Amino acid sequence: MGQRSRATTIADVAAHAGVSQASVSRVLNGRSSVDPEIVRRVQASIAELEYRPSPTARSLVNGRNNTVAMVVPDLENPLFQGILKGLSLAAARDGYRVLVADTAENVDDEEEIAVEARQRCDALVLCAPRMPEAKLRALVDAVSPVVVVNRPLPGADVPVVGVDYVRGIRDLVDHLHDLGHRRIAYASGPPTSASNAERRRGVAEALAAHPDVRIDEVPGGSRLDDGYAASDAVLAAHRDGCTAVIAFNDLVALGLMTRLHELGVEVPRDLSIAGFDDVPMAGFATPRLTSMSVPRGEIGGQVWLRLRTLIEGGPVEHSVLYSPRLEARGSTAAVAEGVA
Amino acid sequence: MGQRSRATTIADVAAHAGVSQASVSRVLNGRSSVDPEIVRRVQASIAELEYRPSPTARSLVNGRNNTVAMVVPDLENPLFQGILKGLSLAAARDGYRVLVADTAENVDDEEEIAVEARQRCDALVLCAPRMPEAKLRALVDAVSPVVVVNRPLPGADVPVVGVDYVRGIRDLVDHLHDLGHRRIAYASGPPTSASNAERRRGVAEALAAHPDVRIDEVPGGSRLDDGYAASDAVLAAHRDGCTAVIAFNDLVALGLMTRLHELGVEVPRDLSIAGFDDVPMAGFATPRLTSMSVPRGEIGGQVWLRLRTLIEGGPVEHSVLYSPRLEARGSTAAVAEGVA
DNA sequence: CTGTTAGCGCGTTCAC
DNA sequence: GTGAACGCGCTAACAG
Repeated sequence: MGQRSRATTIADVAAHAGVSQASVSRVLNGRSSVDPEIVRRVQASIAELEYRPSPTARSLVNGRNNTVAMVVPDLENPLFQGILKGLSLAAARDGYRVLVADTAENVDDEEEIAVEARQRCDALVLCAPRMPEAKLRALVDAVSPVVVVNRPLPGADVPVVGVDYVRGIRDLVDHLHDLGHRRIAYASGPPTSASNAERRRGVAEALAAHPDVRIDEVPGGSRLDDGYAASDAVLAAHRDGCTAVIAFNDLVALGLMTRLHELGVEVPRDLSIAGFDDVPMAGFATPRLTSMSVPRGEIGGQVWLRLRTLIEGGPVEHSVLYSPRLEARGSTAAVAEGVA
Repeated sequence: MGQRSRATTIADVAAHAGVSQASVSRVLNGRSSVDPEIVRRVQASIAELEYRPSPTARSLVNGRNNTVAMVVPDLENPLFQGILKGLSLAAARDGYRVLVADTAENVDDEEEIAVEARQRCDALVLCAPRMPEAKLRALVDAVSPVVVVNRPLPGADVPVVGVDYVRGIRDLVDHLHDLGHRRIAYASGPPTSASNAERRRGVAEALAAHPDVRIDEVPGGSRLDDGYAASDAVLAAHRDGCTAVIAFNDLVALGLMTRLHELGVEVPRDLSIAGFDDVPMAGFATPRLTSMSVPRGEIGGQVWLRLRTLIEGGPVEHSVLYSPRLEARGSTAAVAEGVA
């Protein structure tokens, strides 16, 4: 690594400056006090030789990489992108870089990838929404220090940074209820997804809070085409009396809206639609998509804070759950008179 | 790195198996032939002690990280995401991981970030669409081995993997011309963006090829809100006779379509709109957005191929330019009778 | 085929 | 305040 052929080393600098390697190392790290004259000479030599210390050698002796790894199921998911970006920027301010490991949705490889990635880095960020909980708990112990993103892990000795999907769904149902909706369809996410389970809990709690509401679950998915394909099931629910749809996320909602438009179903007149995540496109859909906003970048920042503490040997800091914020837009509207 | 307290080292394994470190190293790397009995003992010890070799120590002695860095201006850009994903998956198959460095659109920091990232890795991928060309040429020499993404660098000793924006725009103009459009507006991208310059060259060539066509440039941008905000300029061009718009990319096109819809301008009846990149959402817009498709994942794969060759000491392989493919959809249509 | 030795480049004790 | 020497964990020479 470093330069192409024989990289200049600390020994070269020492020789050039007529001092010992130790002194060079000292001025490099600002350790203890060094004679100003030596400092000057060393710095001059460093500049002249264009010396750059080897991060690898430093890593070996320091036992630290200044690198953290982030394991994600799919780098193209807008949610993970935002978190990665937030993490990357926050870590950079402390001289850390982020290694990405995309598991390509392959749950079976996740564990091995995580362990391998952790091996190369000082800490790990785990986004593994579909990993069985027991497996995740075991893994988390094996790869410490680690921070888990976006799924609850009660009792585990790990900071979790995530989104309060339960509350988000409840707030969304409240919103629809206020608009007069009493029959709602939930276009669910991937069956094994932890955040889908959380959303379903939200649905259950909402039902308990609103005895006059009924919520039917229809198969959804997590991507645009899943939403597009869910139109049949959604329309069946609509014929059955549903006046609003909550989609697993914005992509599903957007795909669904596209298909509904093609079929001549007008949103929100015939059917209200709401998504989740508030991706950039949500505010630009036609009609603008009502969604629950999630602070992706800030989640990444909070992940870094906890990671840094752990790396420095600090305590396992508190987990944190962000409450999604309702972004009420044009895709949800009051139920037509006489239908409610 | 490695385990939490004192990681078990190769020496522990050697002692446990009653052999020398060299032998352990040999079975670990499958080097030369080792007595089957020793192999068995060593493997048993490795398993029992749960030994994992230190990547850092290996890096130091091998002079290799098995890591490459990718520098991007904005991790949230769908184009770079797709490339990153393709690169990450391809590299993983060869045991390499990718380090990301987001420059947050800060052109002034790009050089330093690139050098620092390169220092930690075996090679570099550079996405720097706004860096002045002279600076980029100098940088490219300093961080070799390196592959440049998505901007031409004629004569430089670097593989470039990119998109033929010139041809893409020409094909797009051909498409619009076939539909009868003679007055077209180009909603341009960031002024300093290299790919915007390429697109403008495409516009110029298209004009030369179609003397009967006129193309006006209006300020666009690169994001959804830029497109939304460009509606005034676009409408002015429309009043002036333009019947079609080519946007810098799909985000601009989508943002523009949103605003036009709000203003009651019907696409494509009143105005045809085309984008570039064919992001996933393009096929789900209303109307579906005509776009030039770009193989993001494959670009990442090609980047890796060239990177790997370079890392292994191979020659600078040929650059490659992908021709975008026209995805003609509903947002572009024939000019109304009598208007052409 | 195996063990011993010598570094990779750097930080850090120790004496001076 | 400074330098010599050792070690981080591993691989690659070289002997045996």
